[in-house]
Amino acid sequence: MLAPKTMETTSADDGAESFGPRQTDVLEAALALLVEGGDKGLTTARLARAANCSKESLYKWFGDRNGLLEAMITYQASKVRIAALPRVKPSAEEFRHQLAGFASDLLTVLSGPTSLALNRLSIGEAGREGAQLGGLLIERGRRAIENRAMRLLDAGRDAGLIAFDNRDAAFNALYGLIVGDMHVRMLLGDAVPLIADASALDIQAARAVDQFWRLYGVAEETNPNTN
Amino acid sequence: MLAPKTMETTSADDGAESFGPRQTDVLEAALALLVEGGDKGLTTARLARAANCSKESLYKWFGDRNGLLEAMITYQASKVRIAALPRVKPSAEEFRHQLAGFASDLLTVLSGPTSLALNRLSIGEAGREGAQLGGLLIERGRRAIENRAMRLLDAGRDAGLIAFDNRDAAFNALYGLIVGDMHVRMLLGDAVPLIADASALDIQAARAVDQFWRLYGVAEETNPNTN
DNA sequence: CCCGAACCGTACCGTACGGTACTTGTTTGG
DNA sequence: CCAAACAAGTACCGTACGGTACGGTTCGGG
Repeated sequence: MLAPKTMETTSADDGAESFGPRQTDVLEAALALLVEGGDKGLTTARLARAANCSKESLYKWFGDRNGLLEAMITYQASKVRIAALPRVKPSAEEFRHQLAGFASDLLTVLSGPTSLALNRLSIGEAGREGAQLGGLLIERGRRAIENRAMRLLDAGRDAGLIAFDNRDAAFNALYGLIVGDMHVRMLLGDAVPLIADASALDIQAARAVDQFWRLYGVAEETNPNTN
Repeated sequence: MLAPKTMETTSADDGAESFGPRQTDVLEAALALLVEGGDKGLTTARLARAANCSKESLYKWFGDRNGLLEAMITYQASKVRIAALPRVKPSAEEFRHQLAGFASDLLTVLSGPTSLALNRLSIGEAGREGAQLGGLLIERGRRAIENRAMRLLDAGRDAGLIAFDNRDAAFNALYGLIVGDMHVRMLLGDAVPLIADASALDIQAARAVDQFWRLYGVAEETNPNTN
């Protein structure tokens, strides 16, 4: 997900927040620690030891622990980019393929261990006063997904392939059909079988796209065949 | 419906693990602390002070902190019951109404502050070794929702109103259409507008049911009365 | 050759938490 | 009426964490 540099969204520092190679290594180590041990597994002392740096350097580079966590989110977001899709009007086949690609990518990203770890971290910190990690994750993660989906929906409508009068509702349906409750289940630590192997994942993606198509496609199929 | 409670600490059904009135008060205070301050807001000392009990009693009653958290989940789950729906074959109107009730209840439950706090807690603890809170929450929370939805789907199929050959897929579609990504967004601390007022919530529920009906309904829905 | 900046490693500090022990009421049942 | 159980309140302990300070080392430039 995510394209940090090209976001125009207000508020605060970000700007050109790129990290040097040393910081990059540290952030990689921090993400590894977070994936392995969760929130409590990522302590400054452990990170310093794992990354072969000093705690003092950590505080010099990232300010405090929260700054480190924010940097981890930003860094991880910068690693997962979105391929901009061409602006030409797609055919029905191409569009369905683009939808399937979106669905597959979405499931793959959401089920990634790093994504899960960062989401767990942000969710665990939510509900307190500090709690800007959740907003940051939404800004850098979900926003990009939503943008890609919205562009996809617009492209489909411009090409006369789908129709909707409430774009948010259409996005909600697309997202919900693809993900269902698997994301929360994975966040809770449940071993979701659909994510285990790539084939089941693609099957799920294909079914979601098919269902979405039947809801929003303008094709001639007025025949509600059962699923 | 996922009926709210009539608490009173009755030693009703939930196997063997019912709590006395004193423990109930403590668990209520613990939930309040958790809702207010998140994971770090719930400390044994604070809970003892808030509930006017001693820390020693806490450890006597619940073993350790993890036992307390498990008890909180069990207790909260016991407060949110599911009303068994009648086993008679519903009409199309009745069935749609039942679906809408399920959707509305689901959104209401998921957006409740206590539910969000417990989910945040369990998710934050997931990904470590201990990590049985997530499984417990799935067992006590999601299971009930899934059961109700499955009974609903079976009833609709038995009545010839909907058709499916993959019940899990149908459930996933129903759940996804209702919830979308709102749950995760709320867990991350985002203020989801659809949840703010009940009318928008009902609109969302109605749209989800309508979409589900178009995916899985077998009746020619342009016909008012088909008997 | 020296200087300063960056940085590693480690020791250190204050704090806050989970969990335990003890003391002082308070209930309860025989 | 008394003793045994129970529980509130508090003090206490060990630990682990975030954050800081300091000495030693490397490295590039004058």
